[in-house]
Amino acid sequence: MSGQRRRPTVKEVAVRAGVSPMTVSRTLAGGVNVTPELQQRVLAAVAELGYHRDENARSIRPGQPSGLIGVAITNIANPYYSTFALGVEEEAARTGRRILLGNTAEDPVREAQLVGDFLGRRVEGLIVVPTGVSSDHLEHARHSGVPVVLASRRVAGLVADSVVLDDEDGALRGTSALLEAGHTRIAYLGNIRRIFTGERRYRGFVRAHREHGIELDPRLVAEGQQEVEQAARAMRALLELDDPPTAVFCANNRNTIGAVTEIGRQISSAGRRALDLPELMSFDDFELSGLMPVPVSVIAHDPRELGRRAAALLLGRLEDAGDAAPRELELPVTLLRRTRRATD
Amino acid sequence: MSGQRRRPTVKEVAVRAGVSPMTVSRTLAGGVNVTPELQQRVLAAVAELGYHRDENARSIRPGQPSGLIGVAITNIANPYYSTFALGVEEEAARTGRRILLGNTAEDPVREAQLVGDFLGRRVEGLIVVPTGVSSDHLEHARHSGVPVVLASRRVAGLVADSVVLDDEDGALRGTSALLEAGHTRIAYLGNIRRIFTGERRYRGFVRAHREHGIELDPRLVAEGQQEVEQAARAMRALLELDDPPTAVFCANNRNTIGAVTEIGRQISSAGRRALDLPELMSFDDFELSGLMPVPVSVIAHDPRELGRRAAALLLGRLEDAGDAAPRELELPVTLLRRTRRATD
DNA sequence: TTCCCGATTGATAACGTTACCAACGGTAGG
DNA sequence: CCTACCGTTGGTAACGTTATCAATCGGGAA
Repeated sequence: MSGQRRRPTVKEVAVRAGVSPMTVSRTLAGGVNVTPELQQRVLAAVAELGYHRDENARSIRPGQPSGLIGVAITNIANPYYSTFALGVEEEAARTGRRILLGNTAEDPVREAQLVGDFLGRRVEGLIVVPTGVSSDHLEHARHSGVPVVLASRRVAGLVADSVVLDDEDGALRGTSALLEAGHTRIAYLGNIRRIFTGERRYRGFVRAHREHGIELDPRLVAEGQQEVEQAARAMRALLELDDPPTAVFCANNRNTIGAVTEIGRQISSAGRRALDLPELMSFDDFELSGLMPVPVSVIAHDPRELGRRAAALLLGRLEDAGDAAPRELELPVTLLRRTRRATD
Repeated sequence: MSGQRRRPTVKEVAVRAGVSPMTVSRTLAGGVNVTPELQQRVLAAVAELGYHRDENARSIRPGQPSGLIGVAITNIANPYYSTFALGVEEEAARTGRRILLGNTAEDPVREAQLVGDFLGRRVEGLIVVPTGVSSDHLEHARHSGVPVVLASRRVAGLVADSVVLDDEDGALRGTSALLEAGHTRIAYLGNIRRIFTGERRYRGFVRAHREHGIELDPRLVAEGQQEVEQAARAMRALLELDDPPTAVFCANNRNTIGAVTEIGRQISSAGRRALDLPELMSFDDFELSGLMPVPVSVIAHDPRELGRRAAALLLGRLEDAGDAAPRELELPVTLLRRTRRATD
């Protein structure tokens, strides 16, 4: 009973409007050199039949862009990356392009598959948060004329535009602020070191210690937590040390949320007082960060802007068709310091 | 110097491998009835040239699906929807399909444009969180043989598969829990009523009052807040009433975050005590909801599962090619009650 | 009036792919 | 030894679109 009707084609629209397919095509392309009257007839036929130009068929003609941007992200559900995706989508939509979205789940193999698939769909460009150290698939994309923009992380040896945060500076300033407030035992919760941001943020953390002449206790460094629950467990281990940290540097929002979660458990289940628990320094802001039981300072930035910038870099490449040198943007971060109130 | 080289085609691969294009095509399609030796030659040529089958060209042949699912969401940056999108992506990826993602920003016009564009790209199906009351564009999609699955919200008069939450039941149980705890002045912070979920959740809120014989003060009802800051302002207005509410029902996570934000401000800036501020009931769970300065009970559910279910419904349609009656799923919600601790 | 030019319209071919059918070669059964 | 059949391979055409070129028409200038 319902439709299941085949989609109409230019030909059918042409018949309905009593013109040739070319006139339909021209009308839909803007209507240059087409009599207004014919244009009207065509548009009427289009409306009656519910015709939609087949963009896929269109894109196989030489010189016709597909209007697609491939976006490969490590974790869409992470608010940081979803906000990033929003920024990309906004910019892409402004030029009438759509985004093909894929989740890599931090898996380099999946990433390579995704990129391959995206190339098969003739994306005009790629925006990737790279997960691995290998860049063969990205190199290959670039090599076949598809520009690549790296976001949030770079890949060693790959020549490509990129937008990242000033990770080391943020970590340096955040850690320094803690050290200058008198903390001498600061723990570190972060990503695996082989991840770009993990490496850079850890470097800032270490450098702050060195510059302040404070020795870093290796037992206070916990790396490799990707998920909230892992981070919470790492936090508990830290709190159970004989000489626990008085502050914790969390290198990304997953680790921060995990740390705060554990702090909440300590307060509600173990009956500990917030005053006795370490304060936090979080790389990545998050909603309600100002309302936590212990002070959570944040190294804030704007993931939406990061997405917009990445898209802008890519769109720039598409217009200039440029062989220009790769542009490497490094966006600044803002330190927002929160301390215990006097009444605590 | 770099590539910018045209992408290789089947023909070029065929020449390189010394076979016909058909043999290449067959090999890539699984290799039935192709000598292993030739397959090897073809695969070698594919690898050498970095060939990727053009999925767009492929999809114009009759009967060839595009492998694309169109997803239109109201706000990607909202954790609820981004987690939903993750669920959809996971399911789609399991069948080798990709998702085209568009943000509608609660704008029915943008939604219609998006759907039109998606149809033009020959998506196999659509998953939409509808923003408006009009369903012409969706009706049209369905009519041209593209199945539509509505998620989170339904559209009156549109025959389509859908997955929504048990909004009224959740709101009813949440509000009832507050009423049974002795609250008589419960405020409501929510969406515009014309939005599906807004209507249903408000109905549950009202019904709970009626069932408990408690009269509802219209001055305690604030609707239409879409963004966190708007919700915070509405919350402040409520707190400034002569007879402020002792509890607030927040109909979605944006309103909850706004309410909590304002509560935080009252505590830190206005010097008020948490004890004197209303407790909250939040439709939608959110990270760290257990650590707020006032108790935040939540009506929890699983947006990822919602996404998976929506995708599963769609994929089902694609396989059965079914004219079966529309399936309307309503996922249950879980009430997680939090109250003030004795020591407060 | 004639001629030329520009505007308008349509026919043809090509984009990259694969379904379909024809052709080929080898093998097993008579 | 011949025939039928199967497995393998390639040629052709078509999918929906638009660039290109040819054709037609009308109007203005000489």
